[in-house]
Amino acid sequence: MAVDAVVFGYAKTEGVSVLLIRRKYAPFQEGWALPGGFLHDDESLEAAVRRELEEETGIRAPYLEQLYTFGDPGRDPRQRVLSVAYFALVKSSRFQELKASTDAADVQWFPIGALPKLAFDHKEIVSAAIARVRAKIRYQPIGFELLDKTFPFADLERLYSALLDRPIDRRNFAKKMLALGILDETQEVAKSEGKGRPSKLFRFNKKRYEQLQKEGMNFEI
Amino acid sequence: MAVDAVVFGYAKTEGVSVLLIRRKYAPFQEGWALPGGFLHDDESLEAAVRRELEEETGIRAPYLEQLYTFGDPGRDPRQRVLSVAYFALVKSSRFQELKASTDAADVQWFPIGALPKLAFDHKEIVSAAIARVRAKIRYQPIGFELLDKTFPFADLERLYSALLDRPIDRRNFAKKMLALGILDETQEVAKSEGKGRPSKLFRFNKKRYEQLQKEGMNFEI
DNA sequence: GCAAAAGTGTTTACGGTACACCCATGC
DNA sequence: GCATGGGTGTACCGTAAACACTTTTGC
Repeated sequence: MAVDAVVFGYAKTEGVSVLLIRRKYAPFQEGWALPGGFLHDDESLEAAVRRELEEETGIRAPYLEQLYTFGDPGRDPRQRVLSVAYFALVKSSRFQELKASTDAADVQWFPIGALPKLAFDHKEIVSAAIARVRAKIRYQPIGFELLDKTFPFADLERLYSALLDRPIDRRNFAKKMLALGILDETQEVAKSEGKGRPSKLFRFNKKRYEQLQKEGMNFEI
Repeated sequence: MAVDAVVFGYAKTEGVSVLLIRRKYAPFQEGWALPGGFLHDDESLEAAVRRELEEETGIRAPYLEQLYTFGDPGRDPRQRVLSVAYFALVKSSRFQELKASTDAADVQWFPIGALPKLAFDHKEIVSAAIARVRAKIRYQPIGFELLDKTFPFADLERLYSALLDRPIDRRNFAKKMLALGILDETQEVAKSEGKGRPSKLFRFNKKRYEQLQKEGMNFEI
């Protein structure tokens, strides 16, 4: 019984990326694969995912959600293995903190538009994860898990545009998002990185979201 | 490695019900539980669910969808068991075809508002399944899987009302549903069962739905 | 003819969408 | 002062929601 994780990260330049490891051992030695591994006794599924992620990639997964269980006979050439797949969302600020170890020879982010060939049925798992995140970001505020704690509004818009793979009207998007009342404007302003007007920084107010959620508000982009 | 199934059925009088078996053996002997059992070698997860369902309850599951995998250590008192839970939707006409066998001492439908105490963590599984179906019926035409092939419009409305647990405006519902263009009106008319005007019978046009789906229409109630 | 359930349109309000110009900064 | 990216408001249209009376049957 194994767990695998599709870890998503976001950076302004590269867009949405997935974390892959290069396998040290057979089968698929030297091939790219999802981080993951076998479940220990007396360990919950989620704990196993967090452990494997930290062991293989050095990443501490913040947001973690079960995706689907893949169990076709033959999906692992060695023996029958069920894999419970999870997806994780990592904040931009942690995007770079990677270190390969245990059964990973290398760790690397790959933009979702340029994935390499993957071991096992991991291509299918990644596709399912992308579909899930794409659908979910429209009715749950999970996008914030991919940004820093405070972020310029334009980053949020770029993230949605990248994930939904279509242009977004800046004014309508801001209107809608601000009307939800779950963004706090901070006093800070982004230090300008080159050209253009510096942007105000916002923060996602999770408490307020949960409060409004209870009152029947629904997030919908 | 086990599979469990939350089978939903619908009848005008009892509303939405779940199929439970009475366990023949320990643990939880004589307790009510979800139909399910251990995975055979070289059998897909879905095949295992269908096999167990037929063995224990005599029901051939038509619509089947993976729900969630439950794997907390301690959820089965005997040993560590992962359970991949599925939910199934059974047409009204098959509602009555039940026969207990193998490790089931009895099989019975229970309305979702009046469930007995359940073995293992099956209460949690049922809750997750109800939540999923409730959410899903609003944006996918899965309601038809719970009705007969042809059905009076009012039945569809009652089903939605029962699942969403709120009254539905008949005129708006009909307008919206018919506007989708996925219902065919048959020539038949329901034989009146007692009082009231007999109703026209409709049929869900799955082909047309898939066609429209491809063209970007979206089902939304 | 009356009780019970099916069938059917119109009006109003709100939210989605389209759309363009000004502002602050770096160079 | 110009290039670059950030920030902001209005008008229209379409769909969601509210709302009640007529029709067909059994008894």
